[in-house]
Amino acid sequence: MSSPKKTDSTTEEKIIEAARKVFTKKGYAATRTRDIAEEADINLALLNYYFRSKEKLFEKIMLEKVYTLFGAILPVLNEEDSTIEEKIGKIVDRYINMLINNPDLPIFVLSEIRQHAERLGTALNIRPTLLHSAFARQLRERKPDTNPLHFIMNMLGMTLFPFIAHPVLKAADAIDQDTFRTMMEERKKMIPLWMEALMAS
Amino acid sequence: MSSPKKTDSTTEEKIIEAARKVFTKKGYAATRTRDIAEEADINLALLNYYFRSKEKLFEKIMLEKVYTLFGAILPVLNEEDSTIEEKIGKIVDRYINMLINNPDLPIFVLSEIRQHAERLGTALNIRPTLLHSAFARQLRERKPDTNPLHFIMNMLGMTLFPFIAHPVLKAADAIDQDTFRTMMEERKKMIPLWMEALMAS
DNA sequence: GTCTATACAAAGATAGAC
DNA sequence: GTCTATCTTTGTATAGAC
Repeated sequence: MSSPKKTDSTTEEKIIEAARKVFTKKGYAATRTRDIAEEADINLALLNYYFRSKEKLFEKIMLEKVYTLFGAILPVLNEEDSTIEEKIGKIVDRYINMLINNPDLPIFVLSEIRQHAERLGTALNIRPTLLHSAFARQLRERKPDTNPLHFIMNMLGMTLFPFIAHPVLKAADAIDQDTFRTMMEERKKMIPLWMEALMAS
Repeated sequence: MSSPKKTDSTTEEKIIEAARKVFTKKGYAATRTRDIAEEADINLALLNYYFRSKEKLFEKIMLEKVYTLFGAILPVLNEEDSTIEEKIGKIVDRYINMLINNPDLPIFVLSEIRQHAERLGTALNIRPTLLHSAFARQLRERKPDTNPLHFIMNMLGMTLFPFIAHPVLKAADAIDQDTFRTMMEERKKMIPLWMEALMAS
């Protein structure tokens, strides 16, 4: 903002970008700060100059990723002026688009959060949204005898699980990149229809 | 079999049992051999005496876990003499029962398999089963225009995803143990019904 | 088979020059 | 801000006594 010296990719940003890549791919424990330094093409000492420690750098990335993962759904669940169908469409579409570009995200967040649960703590308070969101209310109005959490689990399971299972399928040579991509494009259209079938049942 | 010296929990078995626990909880990279030795209540040197290295021990556990995870589904998919509905019922029931006792299993296998894909390689050949199993054939007969893989993803997503998401919900204090357990018991009954709704749609 | 002591390597972090 | 060199800790693995 003030100094003309700042360019698009400052050293700090280069490190963060490298950390994003390495941490999400290998996880916290398997990542060496030397990996990050090499990926960022900077000296290892600089990493500790800008961020105090591996831990601090990780927290920055992790928080960002958690917000990315939940940011795709929480605001939509709270929308007051859209229908159930519109919310489902938005969530599925956003998630699949985002995950095609960040396929490691769910498995990274969901597996790292166990180990570092304390540090993130109540950074995100999900509970009120899950049970008292506009989406939950609308579902209860439509089907009073149904638990909204089941419905949300079904929607997220159908949407996220393929990305979580993908590495296994790939390792077993059971699916190639193009087929997977095509399949996820199909699911963008199908999941909303399937969710309607579930609501109608 | 031969020697009366062998008891139920030999040193070797104590190490394996400890390794199961620590590896599945913390993952390969975050696990220290000292953790395992301590958990097994044995001397650290013994770990290297029985198994040559951390790596070798891990491979043993990992292979076992992979078989456990896939063993709950692959044989059922290949059954020739049961209906689609019976297969769904069996798979959902087996998985949920097993995962209530091994909640860390899916996230462990699915996240570790990326890092160690090569070593497992084609240990399991999933592809033929996914696409040419009795289950896939039956599905195609029932709904010729449907891709069986979508259907399987939906079933597994609904069944496994809650266990994968659980640590996050717990960390965010969004669900307690009893509620989760009750919810999964409900899903044992509901998922088969939901899958029928999807087939009918 | 089991232990103690220790070697050896890897990885995080810092000191100090420029 | 950036580098080289180095300290320190941690963690895997082994040697050798019992």
